[in-house]
Amino acid sequence: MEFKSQESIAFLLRQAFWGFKGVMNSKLKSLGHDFSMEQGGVLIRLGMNDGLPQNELAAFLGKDKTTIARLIDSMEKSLLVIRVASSVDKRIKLVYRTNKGKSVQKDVHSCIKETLGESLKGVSYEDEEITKKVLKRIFDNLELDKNDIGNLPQC
Amino acid sequence: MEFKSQESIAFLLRQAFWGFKGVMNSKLKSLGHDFSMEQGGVLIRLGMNDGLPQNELAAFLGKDKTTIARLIDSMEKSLLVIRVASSVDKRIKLVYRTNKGKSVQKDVHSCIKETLGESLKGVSYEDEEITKKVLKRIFDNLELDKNDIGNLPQC
DNA sequence: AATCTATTTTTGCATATGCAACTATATGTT
DNA sequence: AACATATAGTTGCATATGCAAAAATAGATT
Repeated sequence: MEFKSQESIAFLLRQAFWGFKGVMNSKLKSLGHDFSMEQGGVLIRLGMNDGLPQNELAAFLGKDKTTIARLIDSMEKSLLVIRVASSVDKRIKLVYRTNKGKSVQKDVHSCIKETLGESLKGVSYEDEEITKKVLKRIFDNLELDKNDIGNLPQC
Repeated sequence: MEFKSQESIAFLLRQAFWGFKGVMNSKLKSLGHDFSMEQGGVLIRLGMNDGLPQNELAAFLGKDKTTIARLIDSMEKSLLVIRVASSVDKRIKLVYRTNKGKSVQKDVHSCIKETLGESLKGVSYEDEEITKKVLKRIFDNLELDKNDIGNLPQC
């Protein structure tokens, strides 16, 4: 087999992702925060649109609804967000940032920007754009795949 | 703030990574395997060099030694690998694939190849190479960062 | 030999993740 | 109105992850 997994996009993707997550979490910790990049992602999303149902948070962040439910659980405990049942549809819980949530969201934002800057040192604008395009494409291709999961060709 | 996190490499990286992992795990499951992509990564690495210390597995896979220890625990339980204490240095546990491990490793390999093929549909060779270069660079930049974690500029 | 230091792995604790099954509410059909 | 179906969220269970601290062994210095 001439194919080397450790040189594949899959492997590099994993390395880059975990590297980014690790550095982000260290930075947040060194700023005195006890929450992770993932909770930061929720705050960032709510910063664009406060009061979203868990549903939409899950879709946007590409996570399972279960994952979001538990993420919101811990964020509620640490007073970063609150859940409010929708008056229109009682099934829906709308998630809002607290004042504390709004304030730490700014830290998250700066940390992402800073980590991004460091991680892209020496990468040209063109190469960055191509990489973004390819990553988006990978995600889209795989999403299509998931819905097709019944009739997979044998692998 | 003009910067949009959801269009950043960080966000796309996470989406692409989790997408890949999800599809891989589905495929492995549909082939009747009850282990995940991560355990597959260990098998692939051992396929290149059987009998590695956990130490080196952790370094290669970019994971914490704790993570590897527990990954090997479960893989040993499902009889994919065995641990053998080194005769030279009793601290070291060398990890070997069992025959079962060798056999399922081939499935993992094919699944990676297949998922890669699907995920890169419509991506040119040049763009793929650039993306690989950038991902490698991101990882290297972040690794440097980690060792510097003491004297971080405030973020 | 004794002690200090370094290295490899394990244990305790915490978070994040997702599938399957469940509850509660809403909607649509008869 | 009653029943079937769909949707939003939660709970049970399993895996993966990493930091901090401990245990076990090796090597080095005195």
